[in-house]
Amino acid sequence: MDNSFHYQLMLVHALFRARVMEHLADAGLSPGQPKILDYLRRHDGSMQKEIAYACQIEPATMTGLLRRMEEKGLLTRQIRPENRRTCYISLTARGREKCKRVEQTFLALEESVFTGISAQERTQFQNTLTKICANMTDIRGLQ
Amino acid sequence: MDNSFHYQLMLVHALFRARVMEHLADAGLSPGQPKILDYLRRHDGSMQKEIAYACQIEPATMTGLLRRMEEKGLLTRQIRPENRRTCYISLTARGREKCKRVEQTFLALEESVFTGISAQERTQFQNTLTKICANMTDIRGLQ
DNA sequence: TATTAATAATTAGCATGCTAACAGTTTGCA
DNA sequence: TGCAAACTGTTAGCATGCTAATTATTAATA
Repeated sequence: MDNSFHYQLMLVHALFRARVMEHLADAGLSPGQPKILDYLRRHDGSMQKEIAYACQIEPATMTGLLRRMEEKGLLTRQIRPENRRTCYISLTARGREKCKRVEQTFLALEESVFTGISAQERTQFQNTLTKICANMTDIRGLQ
Repeated sequence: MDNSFHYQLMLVHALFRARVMEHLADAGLSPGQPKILDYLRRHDGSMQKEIAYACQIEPATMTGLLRRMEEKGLLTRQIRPENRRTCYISLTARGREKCKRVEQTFLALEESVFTGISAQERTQFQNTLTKICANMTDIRGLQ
């Protein structure tokens, strides 16, 4: 068993993603969609590039992702006359319904993930994770 | 800023992956290859399905990944007469060279990631992460 | 022994991720 | 004003991820 950070990060990410999709099996969502819905639940009406930055996904990847979600009736893409470059993304009623499912899924899985871990240990873990997030955003071409 | 586990997990994974590829920019490796090399460094001669399980990648995904790595001369895929279903994967000399680069990259990035985090806090973090890995492997279709 | 079941890898088809190159729009400045 | 630069999103082409179905081999069992 390898306890290195990079290996465990890869593992937890793959396992969590799989658990999310199991939990959402009957929701008719593909793997890239829950995170977008989760972001829009908190930031409805965002610009396309804001979602891309917040989720660390390339703008080119967002195009297809949002196109499929628009085709499914989960959201709308809107261009306003003030700035015809920018695309604003809003949830539809159907999209907001799916958001609830996604939120429940994330809440349920987060509880499962921390099973057998005390509140104090969990808080400490999440604090360190927040520091790591900040460190990762800073690192640029070390050495 | 969202401090939920699933959001930070997504973020750290995306950022770490990007940093790995920046660090390996001149190594001629594509994004899926470092983790395979890292596993083979520790488990040379594994069966194909062992790598898939250890890295939590579907066997069907491994096929193409290993084919491209074999074409690049990083490894060999060998079938033995004892069991003609099984495929054994071994690093070539060229593959072992790349492994060194990959190991250096992971070591350097892990240090950067824990910048400003004490040894005690880091140990605690990695212990909790190990517990989380175990929890995630256990969870199967909760609710 | 012959048939069935289980195992290991592959293929096909799709979604999602990337980079590089491009198009359209807006901004800034000569 | 007009041209260059910056900005936003898209397209094309590829790698990587999935599931479902298939092939080939081996094991199990009637």
